[in-house]
Amino acid sequence: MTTSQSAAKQKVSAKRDDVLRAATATFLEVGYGRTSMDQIAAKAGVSKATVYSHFGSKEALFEAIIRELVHALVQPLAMAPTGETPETTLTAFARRYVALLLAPSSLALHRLLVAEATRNPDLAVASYRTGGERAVGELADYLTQECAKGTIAVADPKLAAEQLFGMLTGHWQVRALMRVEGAPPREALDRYIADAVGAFLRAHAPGATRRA
Amino acid sequence: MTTSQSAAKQKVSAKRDDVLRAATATFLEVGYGRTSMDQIAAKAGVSKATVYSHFGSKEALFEAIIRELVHALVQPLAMAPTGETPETTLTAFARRYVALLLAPSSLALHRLLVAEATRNPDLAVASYRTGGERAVGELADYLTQECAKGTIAVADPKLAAEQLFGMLTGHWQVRALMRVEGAPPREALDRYIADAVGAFLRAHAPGATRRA
DNA sequence: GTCTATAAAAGGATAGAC
DNA sequence: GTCTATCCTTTTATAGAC
Repeated sequence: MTTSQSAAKQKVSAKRDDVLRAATATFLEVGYGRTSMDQIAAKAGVSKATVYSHFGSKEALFEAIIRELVHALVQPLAMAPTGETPETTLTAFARRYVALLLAPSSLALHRLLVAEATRNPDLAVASYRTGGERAVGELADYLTQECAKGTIAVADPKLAAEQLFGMLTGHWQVRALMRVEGAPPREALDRYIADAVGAFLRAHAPGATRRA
Repeated sequence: MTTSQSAAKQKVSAKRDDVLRAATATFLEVGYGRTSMDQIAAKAGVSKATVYSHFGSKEALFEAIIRELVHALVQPLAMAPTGETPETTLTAFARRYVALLLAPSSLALHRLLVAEATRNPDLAVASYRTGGERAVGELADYLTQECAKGTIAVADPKLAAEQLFGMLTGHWQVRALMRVEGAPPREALDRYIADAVGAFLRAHAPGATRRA
């Protein structure tokens, strides 16, 4: 690709990007049904026909945006395996996970996916595969490694990973999704996370008594 | 109230009930935005004007339905304090809780609340107060009692209750809300619940070593 | 590629007869 | 209380000029 072509493409994409930005913001803010193509066009500073020329329909525009958002959002969750203790590693991972999950943009995306899951199941499923499922897999892999080292005792790593995630979010996620309260103060969150990680490690300590 | 008045009221309420049933089914199935008053009227077998005569607006109809649904749904969660062991009591409670949460009607209601939380925050908050918050409170009260007896060791009952709820639902709820998969088979669910309750009891055993 | 103007349809809500 | 008929607004999508 020559420089002129690249420049041309950049220029061509200028209004397209404006549309994408405007549509993303509006969809996240008020949802699919309450977002009109007129609003998007006005916010982007273009005509409605331009919107339709770049994206064939409202649904196609929506799908493109969701896939991009999910992809971008799940990136920071990669698990960096260090030589630290499980408590240190899990706490660091938990903080990233919770911060990600409770971020306003994540919550808005989550609301959108849940709201449109009935109308567009494929999109919701694909989003969960590249989002939640991947996070569980990463944590499960780490638990398997530590289990082999003998630092923790986990019978079913995937199940244990889901349980830890569940404890970490607790009802914060539900409350946030339903707008019951805003983001919790950082110190409350840290205490919450420390409690969950602590409970998890006690439950899966190598020498823990089997009660089940 | 005399018999004739009661009969009259019943007769009067006949079409009103038809509207309520039709509206409830449609809202739960396709959401607020995609439900039209025409659909409701047609499904109920009445004219649109009749719908408006009983409920002043689409929004008022929606609110009445949601509040009724939440109220009815949270009823079975009352905690019956027995003389059983914590494991038995918690397992029984957990089964009721999970069955309730994963029921199709609950999931549809949850989707609706999350989807409309931005447009109607008050409704979502009120629903959480009489739903999730009450469940947490019941479990926390039970944990406090058992803690006094010395059967378990819990520093913060409300926090522990939320963590157990989180473990119980894990990612099942997310998957179900996003329609990633249907209801899990009963035996898988029972195993999932047993694991969560087991982990909880190990983490909060009276003599457990403090690691945090 | 981008705009203006418009088609075509659907939705919330109400007036007035019975 | 209930119905028919209608108003008015909004919305998706496109035709045609530049």
